[in-house]
Amino acid sequence: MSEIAEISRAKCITCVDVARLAGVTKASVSRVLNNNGSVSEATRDRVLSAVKSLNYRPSHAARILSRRQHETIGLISEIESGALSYGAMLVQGVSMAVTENGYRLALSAVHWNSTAEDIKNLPAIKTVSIDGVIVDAHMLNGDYESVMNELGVPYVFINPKSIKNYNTVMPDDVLVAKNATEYLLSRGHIRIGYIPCVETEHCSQSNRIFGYMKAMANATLASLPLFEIPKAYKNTEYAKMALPSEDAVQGLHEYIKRHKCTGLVVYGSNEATWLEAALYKIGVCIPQDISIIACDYDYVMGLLPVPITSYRLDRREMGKMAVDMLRRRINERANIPSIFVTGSLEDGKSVANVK
Amino acid sequence: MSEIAEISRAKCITCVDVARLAGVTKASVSRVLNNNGSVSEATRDRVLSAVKSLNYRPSHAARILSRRQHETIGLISEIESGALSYGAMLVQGVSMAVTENGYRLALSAVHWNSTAEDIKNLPAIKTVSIDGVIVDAHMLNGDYESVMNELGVPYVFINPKSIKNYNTVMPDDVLVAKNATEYLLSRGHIRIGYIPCVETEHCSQSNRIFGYMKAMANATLASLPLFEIPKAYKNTEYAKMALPSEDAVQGLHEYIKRHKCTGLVVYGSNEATWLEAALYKIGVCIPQDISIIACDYDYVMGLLPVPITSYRLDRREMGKMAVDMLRRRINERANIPSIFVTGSLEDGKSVANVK
DNA sequence: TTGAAAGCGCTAACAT
DNA sequence: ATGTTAGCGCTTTCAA
Repeated sequence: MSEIAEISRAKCITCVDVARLAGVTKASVSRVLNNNGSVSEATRDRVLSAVKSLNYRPSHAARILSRRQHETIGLISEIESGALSYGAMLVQGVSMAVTENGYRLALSAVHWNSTAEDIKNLPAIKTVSIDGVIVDAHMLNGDYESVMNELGVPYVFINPKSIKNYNTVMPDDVLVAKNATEYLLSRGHIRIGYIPCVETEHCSQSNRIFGYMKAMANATLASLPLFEIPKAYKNTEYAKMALPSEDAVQGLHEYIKRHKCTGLVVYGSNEATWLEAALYKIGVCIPQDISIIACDYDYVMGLLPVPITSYRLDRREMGKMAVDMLRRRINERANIPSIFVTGSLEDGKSVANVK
Repeated sequence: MSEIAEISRAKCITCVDVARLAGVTKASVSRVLNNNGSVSEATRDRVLSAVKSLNYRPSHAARILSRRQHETIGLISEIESGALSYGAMLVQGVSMAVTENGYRLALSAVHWNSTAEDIKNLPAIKTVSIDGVIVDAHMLNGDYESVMNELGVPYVFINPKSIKNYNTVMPDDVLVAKNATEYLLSRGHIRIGYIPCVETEHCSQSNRIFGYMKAMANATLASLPLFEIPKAYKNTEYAKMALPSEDAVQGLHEYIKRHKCTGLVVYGSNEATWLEAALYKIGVCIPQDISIIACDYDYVMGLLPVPITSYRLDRREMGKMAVDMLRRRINERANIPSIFVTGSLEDGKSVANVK
């Protein structure tokens, strides 16, 4: 266990060394360094210069033991999501917000198929070492919420599998899909189809479908049947989806012709990317022949030969919101009502007015 | 400062509680929990069941204070890189390796334009709180290496701006570019151009160019002049590059015609993506009219209408290597020779035999 | 095999 | 304004 070891052992400079050099006691050193209690200008200067000349860095361990708080926030995130842009941005948002606040971020990686038990065994959770934790888990199994309640660790969720009314930051998927659909409607489209996520049990799936149907119903139009992209990949291998098979492409072609689609609302960036490649294969041009809008943004969509228009959920911002929520939750020892984030339109070249 | 506070204050269960319940002293509890010293079966069982029934979790702070090691590794990574797939994968590799070893990962985010001084002020560095640090910084300014030497914090670099012979994990860019070029040569190409990174002072730039030239020279062929994609974006906004301007596209067209290129070696995924969009605009087909190979992999390239063939550097693996190297460095208190990582061919649909 | 006790480096209450 | 001192919860000698 103790393989990663103690390099700066022994020779460590402590507040006593600083105190001695400054001709004061360690209590004064502490007062100066933490700006609490009163100290004269003179001692403050002497302490500060002693700190500088000794190159003194306080021991975090001693400080948090004494203060009984860790100044550290945990982040549990899924490996598989982190490989995608949105997951990476979330980690960034959290890490930036935490760093700005002068806290530490303890990052723990889990897999999609992890359970509540696995969470319990994470180094950050197994011992008392964080003040609170943000759980960015979409697929995680089991009742990890009650695990954390049991342990008494304040938590906040980001975009969990099912909607929660408290302690959660999540996208307003219904609204986003509704807005996306209405954007196509506003450009004169009437025959609008929807392409769901290839494989997910996440509530975003049903909520976005619902948002699409709602917008269509509000416009007194019939929703079209969903077009489902055939499964051709395992969870971790998104890239596989990008190679549309002959069958799948033909299926898409028939769908478009049968329903006379002029527009498609798609779940997210993977589906949009698949779609662009598939349409390219069958010679259907975006946006001349058909318009596309996605309900989720990923920078990948801006890199395609025809950049895809989408609703953008600012994942970094969501990460920051989660940190703020967690801080409130820790301080107020209370449940915080969930935040539902709405997106903003990210312009691409994939939507045209209907002729 | 103490805004993130002490929720599980006071009521915290300590090893003394466990000891009392088990009818032993805290010393025995410690021995059981850390598997050191000898304890009888009987006490071990009593302690373990006391731990379970009290739901005891040891205090990390107290443990590390007493052990004088932190069981924590720091990772300093750049915000801007983390937004891209390769940066995110690196963080993942590190975080997985650390978690597997039972350690904690303290993640600190910095910006591309940060300086060595900024590093000093990171919470994880400012206090004594980590056993070592991995620096995944490509653009960071200033001599942060000597800063860390000064502080006595063991460090390992991942892919820094310039080649270092010690304590570094980095790609063998010369070899990768050479291999990529030779792959085109092996498919019968002779008129092969090279497209460098739009804007970087990183050594990968010159090394890859050198690798390309080396392969051409070995084949007794002349290198073509480089084709530089016009700058059209700021550092953080890669997406901007994906919209090839009229001028840039024409420039590319002329380059291809003038040099009768049948193949192009490109720096990385951003350039490759730009290229695919640009060629799409001028009606040049990949790979029928021209073959493309990139010197770096990103899952984005697999999502394009024509997936790009590339050399893949396994960033997760590199992250793991960095963790291993850091552990050795900490334990042996020594400099470790750098590791140069070679890539492997990632098949796409962007290379064809020359006619 | 176990217990007693001395720290680890800092904070914070209390005394001066 | 500053010093004194009692912890914080654990590990680790040293005795028994």
